[in-house]
Amino acid sequence: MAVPKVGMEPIRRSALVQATIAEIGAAGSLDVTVGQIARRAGMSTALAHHYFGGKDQIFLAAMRHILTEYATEVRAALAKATSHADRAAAIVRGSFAQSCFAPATISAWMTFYGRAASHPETLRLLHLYQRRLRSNLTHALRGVSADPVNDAETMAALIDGLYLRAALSGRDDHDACDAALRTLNTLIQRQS
Amino acid sequence: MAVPKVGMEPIRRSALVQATIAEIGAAGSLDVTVGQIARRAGMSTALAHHYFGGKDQIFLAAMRHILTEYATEVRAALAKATSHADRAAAIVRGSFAQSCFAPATISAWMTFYGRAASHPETLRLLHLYQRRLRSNLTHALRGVSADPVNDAETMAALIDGLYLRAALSGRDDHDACDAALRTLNTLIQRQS
DNA sequence: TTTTTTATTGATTGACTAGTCAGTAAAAAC
DNA sequence: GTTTTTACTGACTAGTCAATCAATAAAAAA
Repeated sequence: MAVPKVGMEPIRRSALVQATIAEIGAAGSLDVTVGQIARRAGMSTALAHHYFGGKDQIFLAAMRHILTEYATEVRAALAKATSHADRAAAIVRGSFAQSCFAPATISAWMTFYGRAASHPETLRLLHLYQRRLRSNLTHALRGVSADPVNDAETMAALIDGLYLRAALSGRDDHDACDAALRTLNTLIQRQS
Repeated sequence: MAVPKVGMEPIRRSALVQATIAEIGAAGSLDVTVGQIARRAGMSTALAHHYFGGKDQIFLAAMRHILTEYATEVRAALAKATSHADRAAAIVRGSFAQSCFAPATISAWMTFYGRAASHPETLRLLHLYQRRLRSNLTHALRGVSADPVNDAETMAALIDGLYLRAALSGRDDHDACDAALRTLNTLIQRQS
């Protein structure tokens, strides 16, 4: 009955990651059992444990996937930026891309924050994201802003804050992006 | 053995709320049992259920308590504000008050965000906080900012974002407050 | 004084869940 | 052609936890 095929590992792992995000989206929280994830991915709980070792590592893999997806979005936006001054705006636009507002992705991000406070490995992953965002912004603002380091910090926090509000209030994603771009312009154009 | 005294309800409820926040702080997450909370509050699980009905309502009461505490902090800061222009700065300072950075409070806020995505009642409470913050800021900025509504939105998001980053990275609370005040000045002083 | 209300708990239940294990079977290595 | 590796699962274990209940007792109301 069981028909094993070789080379299933990457397929199974990917299916589990996708299923995890989907389940988190459906439940709206981390209250998701390994059984639910495995069923959605079309396999037994035992197999899920076999490939990932435990629930924690399944969640961590799902979060890594979301961060990778986000990084891709930002890179795509950056590639389209022509002027040096346009790079900061591109990062903002990438951060508010459609894919970031998929219901399952929003749920995942919220649980991400909730989990980071207690789970060191999750916190490390979140710090990685925060550092990358700040570094990208600092680099983009060098030359166009009077204070690249501080302005990058401000923009990074503003992006997180606006995302949080937009994601949680079901408001228009576009408003949030516009608000961020507006502030970016204000920071750049100020006389100091 | 059991020595019941009248008028215990408010005392018990308050003790349970305090214990809930303490336990969330100790665990760093919502993975806290009613048993742990009840034990810390010095009573049986049955009594906790008796007064609150269920776990959900215990958590909700704890979150309401934290919001009340925060509102008090902001009101205290506002009372000290002299000029009209100083009111916005007061709100910022209140939002980064020492009490907001108590470990248990940080954990509670993080779980608050994580929970809001799945629990409608929790989301409503979070929206209440967001609306109040925005309204306070809009009011404070009227007359001093060229665009009070949009600037209030920006400042509200910035406060949330900076808090998130400060709380999660164990960085100096003061830096975050300074960054927010700096941006507030930039927004006010700009020529448009 | 009897009844009702309020306060309280130990013990229990019923449901759920992460992780394990023994076993089946195909493919690959030797 | 035997052995080892990889793929896979049903059934089970051991533990947890929210919520309930039956019972005790003081205080308040009747």
